Amino acid sequence: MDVPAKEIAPSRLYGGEAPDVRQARRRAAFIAAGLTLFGTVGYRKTNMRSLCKAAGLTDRYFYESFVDMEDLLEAVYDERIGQMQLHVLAAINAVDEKSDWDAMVTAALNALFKFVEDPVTARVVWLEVLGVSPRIDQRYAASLQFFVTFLQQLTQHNFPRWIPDDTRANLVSRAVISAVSGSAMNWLLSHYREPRDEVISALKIVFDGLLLQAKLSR
Amino acid sequence: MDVPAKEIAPSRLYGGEAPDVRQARRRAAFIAAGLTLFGTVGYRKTNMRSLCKAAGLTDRYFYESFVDMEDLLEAVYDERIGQMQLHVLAAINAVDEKSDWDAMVTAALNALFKFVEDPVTARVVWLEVLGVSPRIDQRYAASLQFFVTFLQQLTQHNFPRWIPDDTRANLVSRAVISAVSGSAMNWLLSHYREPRDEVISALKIVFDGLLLQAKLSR
DNA sequence: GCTATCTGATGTTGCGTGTTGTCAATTTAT
DNA sequence: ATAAATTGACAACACGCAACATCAGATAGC
Repeated sequence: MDVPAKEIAPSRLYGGEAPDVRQARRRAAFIAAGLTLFGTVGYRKTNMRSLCKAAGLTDRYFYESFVDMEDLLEAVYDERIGQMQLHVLAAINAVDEKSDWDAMVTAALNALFKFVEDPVTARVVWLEVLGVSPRIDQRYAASLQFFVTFLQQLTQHNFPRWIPDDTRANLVSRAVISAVSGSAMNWLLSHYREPRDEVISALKIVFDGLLLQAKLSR
Repeated sequence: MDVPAKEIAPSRLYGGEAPDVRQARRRAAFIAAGLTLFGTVGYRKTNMRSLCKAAGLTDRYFYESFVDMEDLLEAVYDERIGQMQLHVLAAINAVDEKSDWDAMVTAALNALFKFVEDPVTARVVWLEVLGVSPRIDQRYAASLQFFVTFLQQLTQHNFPRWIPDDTRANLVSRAVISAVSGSAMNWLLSHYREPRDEVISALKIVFDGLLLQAKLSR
């Protein structure tokens, strides 16, 4: 007895790495393996054995970082959506003329569809996460809402007299983002049949229609 | 030996019903039970036992009409999408003035969103079918494509000089249908937070933007 | 070198599920 | 009434899988 609670002392180098570095590396390995498997064979057909084999680790280290498969799916989704948001925002910020609406839309759509062009990422983001669980569904909705509010604030800032009502402006933004997201999904499902620029051009026609109305309002 | 192949002779009344009527009734029972379960507990959490219990039949009759659960999901999806298409087309045809674009759009959106208002149907159509299998994914794409080509032909007929290129017209229609579908999905995921008319009004703004450009083209 | 820690591999258990089979009860037709 | 067909309830099997346990080898610190 009188064991001094040794569970709190996991600190030692191994392979030249500190414990937290090793854990982070293993976690990243599972996220990478999860992305690959979820995006190829699919989430619901991925089991523990093949996942651990793909990650090059055993299940013990899986439970070290995740509670179950759904938890990993959430992490994979967060990572991909986070990267997507980063790239799109960076592309928008790279536009010099902040008032050049058309240039901003083009930059954002180009950045987004470059992501869609990766079938593994696109499959996870647009096909695999839906209907898994209410929690994941809400996360999907939240990640869409990020782009929705961004677009809403952008339009309300540039065209303050057009659709002053917040609820309606939010719904219109939702419709537009849905057009973008749905076009991306359809593009994926059609195995990228049309060239990317064609899909983007079609979307810009939708944007142009709204821009036309917005300009008429001031 | 010399058994005269009795497998081809299933004909007798039972409960006052002919064999094919009974089979059709059982098949319909499974489709109804599948819709209920897929739309509440979810497709992947529905198992054989609970399904048969909900249908009030035994598993033998399940395999009589379907090869597996995915086959049933496909049947349920087809039934719901078929009804949806029927109601939307009927609403459009009920519009007197065939040239009244706004009235047709309003009628179609009203008919569609009345379907979305049923959370069981909406969950199956928008959340449960995606990512189940490549075949189901393609069916999802096909059912969207139905509305896409319909809208495309409608616009190309009313505004023949606007977007004469077929591919581009198809992509623009895809974007618009995606806006509608995505708005419906978001409405479902938000638990119908906004009133239905608000969602429809927002979508009509998107339609108005395209109508504006179309009118300018002639 | 010796010990504690870390890692990788493999085994084991238990549960849920799809699927098939069996058997008695019910109903129809002759 | 008797036989054949239909139906329903339930048992039994086989399979895959997640989750946990065990054990030997490798590595770092003293």
